Amino acid sequence: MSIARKTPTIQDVARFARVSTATVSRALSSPERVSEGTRARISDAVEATGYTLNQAARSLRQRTSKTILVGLPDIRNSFFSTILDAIEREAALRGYGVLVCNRYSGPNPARRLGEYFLSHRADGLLLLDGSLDLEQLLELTREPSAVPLVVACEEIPDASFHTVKTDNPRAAAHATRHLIDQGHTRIGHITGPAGNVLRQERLAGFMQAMDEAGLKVLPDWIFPGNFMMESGYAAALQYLAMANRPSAVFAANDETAIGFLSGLREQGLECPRDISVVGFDDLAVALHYSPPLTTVRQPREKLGQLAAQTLINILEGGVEAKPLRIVLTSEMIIRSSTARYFPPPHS
Amino acid sequence: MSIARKTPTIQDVARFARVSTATVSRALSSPERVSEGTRARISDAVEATGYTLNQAARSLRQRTSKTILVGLPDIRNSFFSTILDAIEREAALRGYGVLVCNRYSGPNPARRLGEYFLSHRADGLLLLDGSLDLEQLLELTREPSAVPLVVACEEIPDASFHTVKTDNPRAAAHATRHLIDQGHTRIGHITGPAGNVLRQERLAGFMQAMDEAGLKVLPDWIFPGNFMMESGYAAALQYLAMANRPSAVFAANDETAIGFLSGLREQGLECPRDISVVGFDDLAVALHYSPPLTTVRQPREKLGQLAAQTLINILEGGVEAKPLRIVLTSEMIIRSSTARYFPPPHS
DNA sequence: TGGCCGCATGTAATCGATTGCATCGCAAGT
DNA sequence: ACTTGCGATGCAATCGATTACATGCGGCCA
Repeated sequence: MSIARKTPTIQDVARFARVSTATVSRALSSPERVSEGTRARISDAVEATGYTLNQAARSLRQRTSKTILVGLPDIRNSFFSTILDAIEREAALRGYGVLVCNRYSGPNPARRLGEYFLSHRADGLLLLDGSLDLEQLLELTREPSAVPLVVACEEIPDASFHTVKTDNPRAAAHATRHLIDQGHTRIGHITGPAGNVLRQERLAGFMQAMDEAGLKVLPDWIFPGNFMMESGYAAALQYLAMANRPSAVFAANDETAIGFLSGLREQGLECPRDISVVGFDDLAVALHYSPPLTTVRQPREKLGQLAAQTLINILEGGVEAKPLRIVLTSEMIIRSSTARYFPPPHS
Repeated sequence: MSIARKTPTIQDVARFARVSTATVSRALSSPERVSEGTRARISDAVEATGYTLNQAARSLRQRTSKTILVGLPDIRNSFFSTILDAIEREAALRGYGVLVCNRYSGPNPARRLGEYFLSHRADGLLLLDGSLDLEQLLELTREPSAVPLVVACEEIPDASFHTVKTDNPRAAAHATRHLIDQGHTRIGHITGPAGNVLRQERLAGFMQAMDEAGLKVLPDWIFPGNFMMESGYAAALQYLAMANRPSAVFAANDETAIGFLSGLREQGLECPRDISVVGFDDLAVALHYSPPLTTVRQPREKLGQLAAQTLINILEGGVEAKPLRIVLTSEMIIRSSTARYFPPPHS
């Protein structure tokens, strides 16, 4: 029955309020430029017609889409999705939409991201990891796309991007020292994926702490991982096959730690009786795992919120003179997956 | 140094190829309408100028944004984020962008979603849960927003929406029967959040299976949950305080199951020795939990992919005559959190 | 009284792509 | 040879909002 009306335009509002579209536009975007009387008439007209802005038209004219693009390596990982949650909330608050681009793979990932800007679909990019290489990132920020960019989670050394991150090397060192303090001397590490900045930072923190304590790290004790449970599980198999096993392992994130523990348990090893394990991230499941995981809590919500704020500030306030570097501090959460080391009775 | 060139427009391409913009537009969107020679010249010109379409301009003219909106209740939950992952992949393949709207709360959530359409930012809506009530949903599909809608995960009975979902009642009944088959007779259930369709369906399946087996369900044995770990943990406390405890529990999802098990373990109860637990979803962690969780695997990737395909087909092919109902079947995954029931030696 | 200023508002160009209609040229049909 | 038809292309309107510039009006000052 209902006639399929088109959505009302600014013309309809103007006609209803008996003013020009220019005045309507002004009344909506800078009310102080319009006299009180007309302002009221226009606001009535908006009400009456049920007007909403056509964002496409505005975008075309203003070259602004009120949308940010979030690039993530893997949205299924709850570490990232929690950050995305915070970003979305903050963006919505400031009137921005959030486009997601997950696992930008293919021949030229930066190109895929860049196209969002060339086609004017997004105003700025929030990148949640550094799996793009520096070259590609730089290309993004150059003409013609010239993407306003904030990199979260990771920092690219010497590069001129705004970054919001946590202090990974320090936190990794802290986690490692926690194991050392408990008497462990043979400590291994399951790394993040190759080519990832986080991998470097956490590994570096680990190595530094070991070094400072005067402890050796055998090459065997560095297990390759990729932040996913399966890789932790694979590390467990490797671990079990070793002759001279570490008595503790610092995993680059909670998921890896969980996979690792699960692999060990299958073969009858128990944590923390037989081995101590520290994770990283403090996912929700860390608290509820068996054993509850000792881990490093990253302020993920804060991180996402700050990253979004930073990006939107840049978009609205123009270009910052020099790249901002915001570093949040993580917090060590000690639970039951780590315990004091007691040397086995020697034969 | 570099001059801040504007991004090239279709005018630039036209000038370069010495044709009109109309021809360029046609060459790009329906090449067969343009002669081979000019087509080649234009494609060279595109190459040379580095042209990319201005999506805002196209949106304005065509009243189409090539963007879909995904509404989710909680993106942090890896159940949803996995589906979103699949959606995003499928959408990208078909040239669509994905806007996310997480936890649409506030006074009028449907309004917030609807505004994306009124402002022409999205062409269609993919709703990943049914926490909106029917009234609000109906309002969305009416003029003036008239949103093409596909509801995933949940089905609203008697309503005329396209839906893609899994067979929850059946899967829930299946999970329950698995416990019954193992000799359990006193079986409890931790529900989903109030007002959620999934809660109803899984509860219904559970009740039906119990009923068919001639088993009673005490009111105490239905624990209120909300799909989050904390609620499972809370259920554990409730469970522990009970006199006549069930010997098995079917949790409405894996997260709840995990929280529940973690609460029990704190008090020294062990699974599956003291209790059998079945989850739902088969999250990655289910396999790596201790004990590995018996659960119901929902084809999440498939679900996301189908939902996205369905929506995009509708967007591109016009309106379907009658609402599509796609029901995927889930699969029971039996691991170690369930075991044969042995009655305790009676005193 | 005349000139000037500034506020409120209108007029019309503009953003970039699409598309209905017009035009042109060439080939085929009678 | 003249018309008809069709394929290829151009012209110009259009989508809806913004905004530079123009206009008109009232008040203020000299």
